[in-house]
Amino acid sequence: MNREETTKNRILAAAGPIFARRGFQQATVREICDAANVNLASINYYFGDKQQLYIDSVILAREQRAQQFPFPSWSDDTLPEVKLRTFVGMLLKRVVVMQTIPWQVQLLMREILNPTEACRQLVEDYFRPIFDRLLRIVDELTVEPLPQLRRTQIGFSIIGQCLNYRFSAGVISLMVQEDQREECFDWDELTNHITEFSLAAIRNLDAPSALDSLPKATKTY
Amino acid sequence: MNREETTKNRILAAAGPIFARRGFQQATVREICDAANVNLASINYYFGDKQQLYIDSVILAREQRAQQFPFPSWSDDTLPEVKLRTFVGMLLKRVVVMQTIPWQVQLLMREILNPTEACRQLVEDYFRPIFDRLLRIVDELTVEPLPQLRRTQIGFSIIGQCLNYRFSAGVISLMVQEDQREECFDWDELTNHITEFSLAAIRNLDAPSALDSLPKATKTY
DNA sequence: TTTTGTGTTAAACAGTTGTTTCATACAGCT
DNA sequence: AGCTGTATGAAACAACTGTTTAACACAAAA
Repeated sequence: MNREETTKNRILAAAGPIFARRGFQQATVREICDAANVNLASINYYFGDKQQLYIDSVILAREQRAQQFPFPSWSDDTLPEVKLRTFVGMLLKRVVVMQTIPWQVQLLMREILNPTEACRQLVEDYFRPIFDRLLRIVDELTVEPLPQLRRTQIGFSIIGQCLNYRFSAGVISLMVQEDQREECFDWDELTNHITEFSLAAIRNLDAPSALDSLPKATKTY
Repeated sequence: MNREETTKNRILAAAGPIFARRGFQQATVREICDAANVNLASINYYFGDKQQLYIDSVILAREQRAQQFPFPSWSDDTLPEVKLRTFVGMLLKRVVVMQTIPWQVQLLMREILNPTEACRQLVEDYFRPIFDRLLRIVDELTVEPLPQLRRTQIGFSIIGQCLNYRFSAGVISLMVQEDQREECFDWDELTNHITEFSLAAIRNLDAPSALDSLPKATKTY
């Protein structure tokens, strides 16, 4: 038998996208078996039960994802502004760009929004390196070293702008008019805006604000 | 009969938290009826079907939530900077509450992440007025009228920074060190940072950027 | 009193779910 | 050939789902 086209592999290949799209409970074993063109009993025969198939699917997604989309290596004289744009563009490409979200990302996102025990390892192995990389770019963009908290906050501000287009994608689609929907999710437009917005913010965070001259009582609402 | 303790109200009171905790599909009518101490047929009697009960629950959640943190009415001479801070602070208060997330927020977040039939109405009645209000503040902060797209993008940048602390709350908690966790989710700190970050960005979006002097090829990565 | 309308109840219904059963096919072996 | 272990197939199973039914309770109206 073709070692790559075993029944077990066909099930795994079919299960990942379906779990990603529908979630664990909503995905049915019949749906998966239909998609994999295997008998209904095969899942229980090879994986014991549905939950073990789900666990194996998450593991597979993480493995496949780990060896994709390596960050580019920049030359020493690359401007931090360019690095930030590259980072934002990469993040948006991985996470947002609408039509084609890899099922691996979908499945991992599911685990993140409903964190389980597996999520801790996911953060350490996958998200922290990315976030640290962003913070180092932020460091390059600022003249003086930032306080730890502010540094982190800036990082989340940038990440938040990107992720929002995925988390709130449904609402955003309903919010913008039909003819603006396409350019609203356009990768180039998004990358450009979020980069410019964040650069402008970082460059001027230390500049005197109109709020600074106001009494404290007004500021704290 | 006690007008406040009708069967219909008992169902609504029980359904909200259960839908919020388990989602639409996972929540069962039997579970809700048990919690409300009503007969199994009552949901269909009063609401027609399960989905209508869900829609009514979302509407109730939205009403209760908006009532809890109403928008302030500003005097004519209020600085737009102050208005933005108030807006951000209110949004964070409505959405980012660490320890115990109210079931109303849970339910609304579910609708954002996984829009159902209830979402369209939610957007029109709830999100759009809030978003328009934010955009009008942005207008006050800019001297020249903004292009439609950029105006919308700025709005989503601000909203995104706020919502990220809810959507990625689990990941953020794992990401920051134990001793920084509290101040990371501190309402005052968050309001301050996001307001300052956004103000700095808006004020300088039109200023010349380091990226503008770069060749297009470099910019588009 | 009889009738009518409104709630409530227990039971049944029809459909879907994950899982199990048992017969069968088939390759590799003695 | 006969035997054995692996793999597949169709059907059945048991539990659970949302929904419907029909009987019943009881107050207000006729």
